[in-house]
Amino acid sequence: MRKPPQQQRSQVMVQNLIEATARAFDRRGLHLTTRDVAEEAGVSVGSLYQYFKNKDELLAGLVSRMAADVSLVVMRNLPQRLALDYPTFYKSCLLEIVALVSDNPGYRAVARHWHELSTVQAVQTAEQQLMEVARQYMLHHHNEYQPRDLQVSVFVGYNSTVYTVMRYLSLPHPPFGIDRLVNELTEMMSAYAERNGKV
Amino acid sequence: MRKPPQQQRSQVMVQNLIEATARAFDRRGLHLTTRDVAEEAGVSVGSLYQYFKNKDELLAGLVSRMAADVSLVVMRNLPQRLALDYPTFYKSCLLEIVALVSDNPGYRAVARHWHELSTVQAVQTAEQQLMEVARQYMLHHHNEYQPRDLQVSVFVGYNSTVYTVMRYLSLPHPPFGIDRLVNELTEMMSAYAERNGKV
Amino acid sequence: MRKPPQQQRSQVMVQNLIEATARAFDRRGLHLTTRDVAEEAGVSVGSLYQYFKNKDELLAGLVSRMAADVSLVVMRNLPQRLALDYPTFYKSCLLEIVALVSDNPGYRAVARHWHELSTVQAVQTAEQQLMEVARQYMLHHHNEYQPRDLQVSVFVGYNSTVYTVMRYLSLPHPPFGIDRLVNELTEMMSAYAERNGKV
Amino acid sequence: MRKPPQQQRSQVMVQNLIEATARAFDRRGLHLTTRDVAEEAGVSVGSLYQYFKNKDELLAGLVSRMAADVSLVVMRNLPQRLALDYPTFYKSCLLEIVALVSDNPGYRAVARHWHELSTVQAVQTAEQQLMEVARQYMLHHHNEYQPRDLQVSVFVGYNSTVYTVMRYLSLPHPPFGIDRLVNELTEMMSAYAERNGKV
DNA sequence: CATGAATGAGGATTCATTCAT
DNA sequence: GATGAATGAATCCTCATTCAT
Repeated sequence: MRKPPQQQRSQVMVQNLIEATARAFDRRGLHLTTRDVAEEAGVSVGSLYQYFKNKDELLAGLVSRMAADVSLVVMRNLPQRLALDYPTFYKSCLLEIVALVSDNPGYRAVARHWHELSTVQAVQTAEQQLMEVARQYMLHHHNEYQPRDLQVSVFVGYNSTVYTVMRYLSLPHPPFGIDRLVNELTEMMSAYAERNGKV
Repeated sequence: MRKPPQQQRSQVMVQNLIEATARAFDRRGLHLTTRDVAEEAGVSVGSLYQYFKNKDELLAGLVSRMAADVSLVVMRNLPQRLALDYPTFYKSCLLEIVALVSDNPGYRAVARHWHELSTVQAVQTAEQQLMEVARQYMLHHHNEYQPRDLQVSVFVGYNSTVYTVMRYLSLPHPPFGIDRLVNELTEMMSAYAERNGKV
Repeated sequence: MRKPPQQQRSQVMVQNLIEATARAFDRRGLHLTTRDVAEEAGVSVGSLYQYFKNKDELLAGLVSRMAADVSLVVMRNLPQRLALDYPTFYKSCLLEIVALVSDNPGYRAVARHWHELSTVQAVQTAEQQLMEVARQYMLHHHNEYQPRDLQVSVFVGYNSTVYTVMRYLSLPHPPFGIDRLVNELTEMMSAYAERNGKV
Repeated sequence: MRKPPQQQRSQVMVQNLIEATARAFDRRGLHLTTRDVAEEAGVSVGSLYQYFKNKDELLAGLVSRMAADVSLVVMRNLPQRLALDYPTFYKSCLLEIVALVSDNPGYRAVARHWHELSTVQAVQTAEQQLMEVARQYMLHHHNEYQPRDLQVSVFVGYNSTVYTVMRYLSLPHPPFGIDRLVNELTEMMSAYAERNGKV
């Protein structure tokens, strides 16, 4: 067995490059250069192009991975979750996402630039999925909640949650803990849901 | 009075350049070049540097102007507004901001890139001001509303509102009208405010 | 009159850059770089792009100029020339072209690489023109010459002449003078023309 | 005899690589990369460097082979050929060369770039040989033909023939068949030879 | 010997900024 | 002050060549 297991080597390199992209993105923002990424990864620029067609693919790769992970934690045990009452449902989803993003420096960097990346396909796909989950919760609980304008209320709820969290994660020196943020968001969304409740 | 007062000439030029920046920003996004701006303004690149130290100052100028305008519409008649009930107060502020931004292509462009510009000082100042208004409303109505966590609820309310609107303005083909967005945001924020109401 | 006469300045620069391209082409062949050209011209790479859209345009510019000049000397006094007998006609055209190319180092460089440049539009246009002149001579003298296959004989005559001359000009150390080449080419073409003569 | 003789393996590999170079050259022109050649040959780039010092050697190898083949067909039965009358001699040589080149896509590609390759040693050697054959024909028939300027007339004849054919092979859409080209070239050269005939 | 991942020098092109006129 | 030509550092990407496995 002379050849190194090709698949595995590639995976390691791709992973390494995506993490390097995250770190470079964190440090330089959208001004990151291919050289930044290569140096951060400890490889040559040429190697970078062996695994990614161009610079944009690097960022897309990072974002895809994050979007996929976010979708994953929300989709996991979705049937059981849909049975929960709204505050518990919302807070549990939020906590999982927050934990996922907070733990990963690369993901934190992406969060800080979430708005700039909204054109990446993977982000849009993830958004569709998450909004779909919210819609399903509402439909599943149609006896309790009957939003006047489902489409728009899902849009409002999704964006309020995501961008508020992303903004918080962007703060260089957050003046309060993440717990308090999660609690208040849960309060707000619960109040919103209740207002949409049956008379 | 043969030659026009220096001050005024400058003002006109600065104004012209900022509006040109807005138009260029609208067309090219963050890829705008100094040449784009100069052409849009109908002046030479050299002149541009007579009034702005560098490219970033142009964007900062545009953003400052927008932030100032936003502050202005919210601050205007603030005493009277503070007397309104919450839904009316919130919705009137929101409508004014939305109208201001929607009417100006340059401001719309800035809105589309709001997150990327959050490091600009003027944006941070405007944010402080707007959050301060929200805080004042709550304090002024402390008999009706007593948020458990004023600081965080203001943060949540501010960011939910602003980024949801900005996100809407970023949509190339909004699937619903701005009215419905404003209504739902008002619903959400009113429900949130009420939950913080006295027992 | 503050502004320098723009048209004239441009012309000088364009001329300078084309000549620099010729020299660089002469030295580096098709491997010439934009840096080569810029250095040879004594300007920065940036300037180069102010006057030419890209590297190919530089070469195209040089070739166009040469092709235009070649056409010019052949077209000049064409009516009178068409009246000459074939050997005189052919030799006079050839001598003019040879003189034009020999005198100009840049044109000599292009000649050395003529075949590589046959895809440039200007070359094809010039070729069409020159072959058209040959065709016209034959038609004008249809009483004396009636080629069996006009189209092909023009192709053969044109290419034999041009590429033989170009090849001669490519020789680093020509083993004989240009006069002898011109004489032999004239001999060959005259013999060919005569064979196409009336019985 | 367990393992194949070294010599033969090499020969096969070298042959394979040269043919791959020909195919790649045909497809990519002068922009061919080592990767193109390796893929076309079905081997790794590394192997390629086992047999050729660098990329230029590959092209040189291809050109050498072609030059050798061209020499071969002309040299074959040279004594008999020298006895033929000039038109028959010339046309038979030409037809053999045309057939050889037309049948091989790689050779056609080389032909298309003949001028660019004229610095390759093998090309120069082949040219010397071919011109020597022409000279020998003239010397062998010194009773019939006495060129005023043997050296130059051989140069003119050789280059006229070769470059006209090469140029024809470069045409993306030849407006006439190769037969007509061969016929006209034969006409021209025969007329030229006759003019050099005894009085 | 074969492999092909890794290398990094090199090349085309852009664009913020300067400065002579 | 106004101009816009000139500058050249910076950037993305390619590809010949090497070398560890």
